[in-house]
Amino acid sequence: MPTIKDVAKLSGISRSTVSRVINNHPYVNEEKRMRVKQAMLDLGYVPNSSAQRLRGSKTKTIAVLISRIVNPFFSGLVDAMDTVATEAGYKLILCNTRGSKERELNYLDLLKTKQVDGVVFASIENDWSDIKPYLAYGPMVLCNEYTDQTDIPSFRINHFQATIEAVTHFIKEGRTKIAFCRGDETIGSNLGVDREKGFISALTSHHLSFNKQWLFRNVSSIEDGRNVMKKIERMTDRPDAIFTGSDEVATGIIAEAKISSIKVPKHLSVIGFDDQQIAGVITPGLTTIRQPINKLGEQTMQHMIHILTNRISFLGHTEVLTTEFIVRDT
Amino acid sequence: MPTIKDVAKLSGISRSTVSRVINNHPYVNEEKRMRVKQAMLDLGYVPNSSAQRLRGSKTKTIAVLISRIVNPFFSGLVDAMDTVATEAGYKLILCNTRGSKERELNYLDLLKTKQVDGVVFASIENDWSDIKPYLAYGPMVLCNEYTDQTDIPSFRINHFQATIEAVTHFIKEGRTKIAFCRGDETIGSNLGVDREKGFISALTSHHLSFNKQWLFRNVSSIEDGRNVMKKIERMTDRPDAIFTGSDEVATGIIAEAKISSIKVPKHLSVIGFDDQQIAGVITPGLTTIRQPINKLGEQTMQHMIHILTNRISFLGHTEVLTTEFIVRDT
DNA sequence: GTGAAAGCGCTAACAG
DNA sequence: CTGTTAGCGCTTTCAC
Repeated sequence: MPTIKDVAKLSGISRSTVSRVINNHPYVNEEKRMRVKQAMLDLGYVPNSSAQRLRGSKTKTIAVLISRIVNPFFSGLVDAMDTVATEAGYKLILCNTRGSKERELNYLDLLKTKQVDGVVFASIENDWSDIKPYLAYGPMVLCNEYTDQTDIPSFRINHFQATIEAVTHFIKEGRTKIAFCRGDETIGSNLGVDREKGFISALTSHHLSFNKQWLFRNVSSIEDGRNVMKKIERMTDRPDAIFTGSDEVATGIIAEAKISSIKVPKHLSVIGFDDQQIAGVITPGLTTIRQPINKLGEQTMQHMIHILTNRISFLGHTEVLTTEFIVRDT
Repeated sequence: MPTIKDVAKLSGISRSTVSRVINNHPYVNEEKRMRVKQAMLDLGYVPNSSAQRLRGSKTKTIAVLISRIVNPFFSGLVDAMDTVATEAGYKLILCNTRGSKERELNYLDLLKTKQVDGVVFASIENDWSDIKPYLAYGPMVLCNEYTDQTDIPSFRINHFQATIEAVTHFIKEGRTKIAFCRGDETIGSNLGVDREKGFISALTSHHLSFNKQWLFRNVSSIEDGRNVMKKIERMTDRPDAIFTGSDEVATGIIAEAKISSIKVPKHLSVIGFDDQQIAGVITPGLTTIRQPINKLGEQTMQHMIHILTNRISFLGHTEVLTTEFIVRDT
């Protein structure tokens, strides 16, 4: 591997000037610049990024924390982030925490050891007080998740409002026995809490009460949805509508309903969350809340890059994007 | 940020010994080891990875090239690879080439500039002759894709055989007018070529000929599938079966069929590829070829890590995993 | 404009 | 077992 020294030797020009050429420094004689470039080409020289990092301590790399990439919500988010990052010359390190606090902390060490310039949280596992100390090592931005324990930048939708809208839709359709699914309990985040608040709020304002039996915890996959449906089938007092919290869960419920006596939407009305591709292709078509996934990912990454480019130590910012209620058949 | 020097000073022990402690070197006095560890804790010391890289030149990072992470086939693959990589202490850089040769080459530069220890190709855009030179900078492994221009390690299924199986199934069901979809044309890969060969081979051995009108090129998304269906609807001589090459395309065809006069499977039989989750939840259930995505990803990454761990400069290996034909309703 | 020289933080001989 | 020392490849003052 040729080094800057070899280029200097071959071109007969000092290392410092070669370095200037590499970094597009303005004050370099045009003729020498050419000679250096030619030497680099002849040798197949590429600057060693570890050395550059050691000197300058910027990595042009960003860590993106998600719970799991197979979840289409996250892969959509990552895809959008990647587009913006690549455009700006940044690379992404994929951090699948898989719901583990420990793994999340390990990934945060990337910031500490200067392997990434910043961290984007699209999912969050630890309590904010455990994450906060890492802010000393570099910037962080929240996407989708949020917490009121800090004013760290965050890009998200209003989960409280979106849930009210969905539940109100059920009520307007004449449903009164409404079930509710929530995902994994996460300490550091308000997302689940807000949805639950919205749910209760919508019920209350229509003088409906909530049957605790119809609360399903820790459901997030298609398989989980199938299991929810099996449980409902066994109930004597069954709900007539269900807020699923994700299109995957809704899909599982609908798929299971096909081999069950409970029919969707006749006996059970279903609302998903996200408006994934699957919502539009299953039968019956899934009514759902569309999140602007692309915008969410893009704006988050733009903000992170803005912070990094301008070396801003802290820039609070909260962006609440709007959702769209998509009515289909369920 | 504290450095190794600070730790040495605080503990009153030399830098080399501190370094030995960091690297779990065997011959260090237990008492000193403790003193060093305490000092590291007190200072909140973490080794600067850029410096470590510059010295040792290993990054514990692997680049994974895919065309796009939103494609569930790729996110499944990446998920499996990530599990193995994390286990072995490696990180993954996500490289969405989005079908661009240029971007692929840019990602390969990560190997040249020593930002990654190796590269896994799960999709491939450039001709092998353009990729080959990069082998000088580090190991590469192929997953799913393959080429006969080299004996680089590759983990894949037999696309030729799988396609024959699918087409033979159609023929046994009495279908004779069989259409064929292929994805993006990629120069460096045999995958598409082998499927096409398998298709022709199956037809020929049953004395069927192939109508060129029923060949669809560059189809890979749900949307593409819908368009294929629209085209079929306009034909006067319509196929009665279609090999789609992906569950996404098949899903698009089935969704579009619901608002069309052509019914699946009555008028048109459909076979997907991969056996994604979606195949089991749409109606009618999609008949498809199951690829062992997890195994594919895991074995590929295991092999890469094996090469890296043992500093093997070259280790050819071809693993052909078996597929499973899943018969549902279409 | 350009070169010499001083490190960035770490590891790995090499003596002791 | 442990400390001294010499760089890894690059950038950046600071003189000229």
